Amino acid sequence: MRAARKATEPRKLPRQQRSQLTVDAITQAAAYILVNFGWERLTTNAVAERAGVNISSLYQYFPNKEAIVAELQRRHILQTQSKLAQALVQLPAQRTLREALVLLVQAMVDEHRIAPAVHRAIVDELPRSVRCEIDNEDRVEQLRKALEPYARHVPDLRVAIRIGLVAAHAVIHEATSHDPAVLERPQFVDEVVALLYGYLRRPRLAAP
Amino acid sequence: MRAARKATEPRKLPRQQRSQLTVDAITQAAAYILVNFGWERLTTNAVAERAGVNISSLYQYFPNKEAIVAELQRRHILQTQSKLAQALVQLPAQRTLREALVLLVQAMVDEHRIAPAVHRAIVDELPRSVRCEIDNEDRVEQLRKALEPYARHVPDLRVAIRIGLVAAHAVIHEATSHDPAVLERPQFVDEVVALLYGYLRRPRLAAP
Amino acid sequence: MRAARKATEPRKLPRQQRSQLTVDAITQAAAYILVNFGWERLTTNAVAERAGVNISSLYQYFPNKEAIVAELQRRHILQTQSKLAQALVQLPAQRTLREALVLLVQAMVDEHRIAPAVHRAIVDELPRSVRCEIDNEDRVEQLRKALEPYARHVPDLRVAIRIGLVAAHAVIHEATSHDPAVLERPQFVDEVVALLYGYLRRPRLAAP
Amino acid sequence: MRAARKATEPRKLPRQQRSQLTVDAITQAAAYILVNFGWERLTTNAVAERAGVNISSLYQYFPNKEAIVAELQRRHILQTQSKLAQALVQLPAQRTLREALVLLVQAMVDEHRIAPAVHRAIVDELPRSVRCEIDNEDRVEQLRKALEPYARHVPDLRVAIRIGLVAAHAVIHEATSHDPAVLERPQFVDEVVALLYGYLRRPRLAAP
DNA sequence: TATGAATGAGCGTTCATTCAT
DNA sequence: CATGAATGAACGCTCATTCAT
Repeated sequence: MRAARKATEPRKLPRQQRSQLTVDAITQAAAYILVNFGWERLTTNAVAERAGVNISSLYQYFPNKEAIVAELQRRHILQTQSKLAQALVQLPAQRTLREALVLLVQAMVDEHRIAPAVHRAIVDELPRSVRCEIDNEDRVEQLRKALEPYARHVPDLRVAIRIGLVAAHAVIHEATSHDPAVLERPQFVDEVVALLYGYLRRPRLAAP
Repeated sequence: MRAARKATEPRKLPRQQRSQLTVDAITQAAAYILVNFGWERLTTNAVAERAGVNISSLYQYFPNKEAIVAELQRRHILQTQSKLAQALVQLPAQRTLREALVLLVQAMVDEHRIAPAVHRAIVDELPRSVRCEIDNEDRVEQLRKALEPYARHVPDLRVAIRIGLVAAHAVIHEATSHDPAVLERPQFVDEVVALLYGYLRRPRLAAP
Repeated sequence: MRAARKATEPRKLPRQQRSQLTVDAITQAAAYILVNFGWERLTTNAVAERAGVNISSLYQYFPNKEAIVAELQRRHILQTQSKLAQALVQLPAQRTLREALVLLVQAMVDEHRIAPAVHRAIVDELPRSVRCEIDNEDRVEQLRKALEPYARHVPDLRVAIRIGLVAAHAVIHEATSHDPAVLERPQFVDEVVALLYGYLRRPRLAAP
Repeated sequence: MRAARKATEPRKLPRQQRSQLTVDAITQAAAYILVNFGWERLTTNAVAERAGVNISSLYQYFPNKEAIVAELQRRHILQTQSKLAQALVQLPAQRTLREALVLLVQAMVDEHRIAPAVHRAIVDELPRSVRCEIDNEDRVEQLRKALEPYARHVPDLRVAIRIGLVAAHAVIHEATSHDPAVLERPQFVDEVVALLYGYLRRPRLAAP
């Protein structure tokens, strides 16, 4: 029933350097407008104008409006993903659950410090139909393996990890949106860690 | 820099039963379109057509498009709020933290079972500029008072409650969006309770 | 090619006193809106609202929007006409051309002092298609008779009177629009009289 | 209290010949509709349709409806102004007041012969809020200097010139509207000259 | 390849007027 | 009669996208 998602493959890859600049200008212009004026005012004409390129040039590199924000999201993800991936690699080397969680949470927070405004705009402004959801299952599996030794009394760890990720992300994202300065404070990381720590190393349920 | 929020006061109240039906038809049509096609395709013409009323009738009761979804949200909140309010009243009577949390989480889950699709649409589809954010501070304060006795080693309980609410809501909302059936399973409530329980009754931080 | 002028006969005569009040309220509301917001914003709904009557009541007394302003103009003309008519009666009694002209011009000026804003609105705001043009020919004939003795070297007095009326009216109207206070100054009347006096009692054209 | 005047700057200038044609077609279509159907029926859709261009093309060059008639007036004034300017230059060379006035009045009449229908439409149909008023003060000053030698018994020449201009314009305009053929007759110019001549070279006021 | 010009489809909104109670 | 409710027809304007140099 929902409108079919549009094809968002870039129309052609920019080969020459000049073209690369054009594409950059377009995505940056789109980011600017999205952040400052929202999705509703992100029109292709406005993007082209702000980017200083002709509207027809824009359509030479992007088949439609959605493709522009798809590219924007792709770039944003590329920029941010690495933090968490790096942390995942270092994870097995940690000695305690708490250390592991600190590493993870810090990575997630760092992610959000890169371009908080763009991040917020992507999450809050884009309608679902154009938002790229990241497939998390690989990560979930990696985390499950790494955290298994520490998890106690957790009936289904995979589920718990998904829940933990959602919760942690929501808290960090909320902070980013409302008061990005909070991300800099170490207590903030501590709180998120506390949330996850208690959840994974949970006490045995008292018998009824 | 963002566009100013539009006035969303209803233009005039329906007095006769006939017009009450009209207004109902409009909000329901809006809900239907929002749920099934998203904000982008929620046009006043489409709403009027689906509601089976003339576009001008729509504008007799709503000054603009935003006002329609404002009303929709108002009605949804009205339907929804009571669950949690009720739970808050019963809260002090609970004997243990776990009991208290079960009560709370169950209420939040129940909230989401009322009209999960509408709820999802409101949260996920509406651009921030038209979304009614609920002021939570009263609730936060109530919760703080009720949960104070149980909270251990929590440096700032008010902050912790805000974080807990965000986390719980995100988890429940995510479940609602992706698989509403999950809300029916008691294990789901248990998991969310576990998340909050461990967070509030957290172990003392080990000395470094 | 122009749109046919609409019928503007009042739909039914208000018999009862209450109805008379309704009609008054409507014309006054129309005048208010016309003066303060212009013809473009003179909508029947706005008139009804300002008049405090139901839109359907309005349509019981007026067949359409044009009829309202027609009535407004009729009333305005009724109020103002008398001044000039009175002057025309007194005209033959004047001894000199100048005295006659002073009488006339003063009457025209007085006309404009009655409701200058309404007058301006009627003349400046109403599109030609709804403006009631007054038929002047009777007046022209009366004036011709009265002024004949004084007119010298005027090839066609009837034409001259028409021209004089147009000129005098334009000057007075311009003053009314831009600076109504000017109407109060006796020098203003003198100037208009001078304009007409020189025109009617013109010197013989020098032979070529 | 009145609605603010809208911005009427053209949105972008046509660079290629093709678009120059488009803009011309638009203004001409607007003139046609204004002349034949009036301001009320001058809708942007109608203009675009008559011009044979897409409504969006219209909006590429004009930000709104008002801007179209602003351009129309600008063009009309450009076409028209020169006549009087030319006359003003030749004015000091005239030997007599009558010669000077003939020159002036003839120029004003010529002005009205250029596009009498458009002229009438602009003056009579446009609501005040979209009409470009020409600033006359420069002209008034020029005329004052040129006519000073001839003016007798005129208490305030500047005022007299303003009054004379208003009167002459009204008479010529009235003729243009009701019977443009009149403009061709030399007697018409003579009459208007007579009006002004007697006013400026007025006899001394008889002592009372 | 890049640019200026063009456009179909549609959106939010208003208004004069009529219907039904 | 008076009122609340309803409505068809349009209007001003925008936007994603394509055409033509």
